[in-house]
Amino acid sequence: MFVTGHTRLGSSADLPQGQQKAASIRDVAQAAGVSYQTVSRVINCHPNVREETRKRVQEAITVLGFRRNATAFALASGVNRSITVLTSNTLLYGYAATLQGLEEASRAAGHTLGVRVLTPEDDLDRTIASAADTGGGLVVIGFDRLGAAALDRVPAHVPCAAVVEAPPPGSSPGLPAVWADDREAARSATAHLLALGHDTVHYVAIPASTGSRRSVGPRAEGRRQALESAGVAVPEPSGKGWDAQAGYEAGKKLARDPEATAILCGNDDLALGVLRALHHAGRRVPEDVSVIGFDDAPHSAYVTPSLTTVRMDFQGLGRAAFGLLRTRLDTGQHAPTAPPAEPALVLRESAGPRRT
Amino acid sequence: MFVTGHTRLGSSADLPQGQQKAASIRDVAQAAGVSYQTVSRVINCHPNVREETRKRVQEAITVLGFRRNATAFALASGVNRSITVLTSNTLLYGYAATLQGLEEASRAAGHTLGVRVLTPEDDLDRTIASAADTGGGLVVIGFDRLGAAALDRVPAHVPCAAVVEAPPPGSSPGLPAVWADDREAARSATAHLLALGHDTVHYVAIPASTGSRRSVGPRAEGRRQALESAGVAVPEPSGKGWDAQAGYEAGKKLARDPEATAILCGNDDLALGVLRALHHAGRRVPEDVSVIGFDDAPHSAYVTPSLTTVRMDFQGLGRAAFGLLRTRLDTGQHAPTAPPAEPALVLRESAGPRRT
DNA sequence: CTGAAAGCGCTTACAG
DNA sequence: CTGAAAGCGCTTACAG
Repeated sequence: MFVTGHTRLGSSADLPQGQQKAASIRDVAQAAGVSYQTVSRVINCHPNVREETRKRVQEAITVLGFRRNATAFALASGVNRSITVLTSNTLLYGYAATLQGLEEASRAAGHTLGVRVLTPEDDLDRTIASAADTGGGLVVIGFDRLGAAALDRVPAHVPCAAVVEAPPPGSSPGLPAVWADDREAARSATAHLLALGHDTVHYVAIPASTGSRRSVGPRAEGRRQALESAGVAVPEPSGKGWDAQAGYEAGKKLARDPEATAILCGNDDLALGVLRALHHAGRRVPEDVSVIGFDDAPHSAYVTPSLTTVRMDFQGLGRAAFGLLRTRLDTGQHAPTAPPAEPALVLRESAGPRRT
Repeated sequence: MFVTGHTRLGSSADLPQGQQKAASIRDVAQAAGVSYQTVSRVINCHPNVREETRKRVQEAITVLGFRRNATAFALASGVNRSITVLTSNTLLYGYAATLQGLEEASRAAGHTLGVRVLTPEDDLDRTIASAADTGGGLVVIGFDRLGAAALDRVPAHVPCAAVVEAPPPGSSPGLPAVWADDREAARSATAHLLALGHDTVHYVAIPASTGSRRSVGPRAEGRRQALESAGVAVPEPSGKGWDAQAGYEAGKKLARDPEATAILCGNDDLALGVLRALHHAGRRVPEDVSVIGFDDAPHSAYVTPSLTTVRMDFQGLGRAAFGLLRTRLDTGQHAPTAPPAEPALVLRESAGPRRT
């Protein structure tokens, strides 16, 4: 029988449990025999403080275990170094890696990072407002419909940056945003498959991030363009989801089509599902069918056959988005954020020359 | 050529760019012709307000687009509904899923969730202090050495809950913590392999979370116990890392040992690496070697062979940890958190009867 | 039901 | 170099 437990861990620091109120700058001032303004000066490293009084105050601070109240500081100074990211997902590789880049960058800059997951049940305006109320600024991950919808509703006056799937249609000014060139990447992956001798390339799509129009997303678009400029047929995309299960469903159908010898997938999870469906159908990869994924998730190099895919620099995207938000927040200049790495096709085992 | 870009997205809300200060409670009061205390009453849904004045205030609020300043509220009321989680990782499945459970629970409870990644370079005391300064409370993920070390340094007076790999040695009171019974799960997985006819079970370990002592972690411990009570040999564990690469390295050595017909892995990523190494060595799974993973990451069901593994309820662990912190924060009672699901062996293709 | 006062813990000018 | 004042935007008693 399995057991799941919980208890209280032993704590090495057996401080007074007295729950006494934390020391304030007035307490420190009294202990040091100065005014509390002077205490404020030393904790803010103000230059005009006599060395001896500084020492005295410093000592009182350590004795009392004083810690400046962050909330009071924020209110009085107007400085709020906290940002919150709005995202519909935290587990899928692209999102998680972007989040990681965001966290890394904000930590390096001394900002605090909050995460708020968006759900279909959310009143987006309300959610955005309450996130904005928190202070510092927002960054929204607009990879999907929900994220993109949130993006559209961010009021112009709240500091916000976005990481999106594709550049906005017009060149309208507005929210600062970052993206990778998914379209070109898909074009390149498709061209690779074509060069391998395949008649055309099927596509198992990730859900579109834009509800409106015929827009199917840059990855689908890139494949289409590559096929069209090669003058070959453009099979209808399939796929209805983000995960391996969705890939499996799409793959089952594709596996029945003997003409389908090359399949590009909207992400690596889908590709895994496709691989699995192909396996179940008795079709070998890459001998019978070639498969290319997208994103280069950590495990993609270790599955068998290892997955040929497009490496995406999500972390870099996250870092860049933070950089954008940061310059929007304070007009001061910082070292410019390094640009994300460009998407790159990673050749592995799952794609090869057409043999049938 | 790939291009990565960034620009400003068009924003539907073309509000006045005037960057004018947000309306305060006094602005609202003036607009409504009441005192600001009254405004405070209506935004706090205080019952004693005449319906008509309430309406008047409400209208002024919407007209001015008033939003209560969260920082000021926190300072004045002493209420701080924000928690921050300390973790050394956000990308590995176990961590990411725990994080997800934490986010979900805190969102449901109306708390804000911050994430601070721990690095080896951190001055843990400093990091903890600054996280604690943020307000609400801490939850630390103690799956690894860094997290466990942080846990040890959390001062007794800061509200904190932990999710850990194993119950603390003594029954010392201290930090509230949650864990799953990894040891029993490993025992069960090992027994399964033994029942399949394997002479013994090798183990590719995840890094230990405790630096001290011979303690190798509950998963390693569970396997050892199962082997010992079966009276079979206990091969030395291998593995030096968390990812597929580490699994691959360990797997390469194990693949050379013809006696190694059953391998338990500390997590699914390691198992993937082992599978890959076995494949490269020409050893079939499960015909020649059986492999069992741990955690049941999302893709484990879709690789080939699909991975027999132990499903862990990390999300439930995260939710439970939040519940613990919450009751520590306010003594008030809430609906008790549902206990996490118990670890469960998931039978798939990678483990089978010994055949050689 | 509503207003005037005091205070949350700090910072920012302003005086000495 | 250091202290007294005013204020950040709100809430919590206290009066009416």
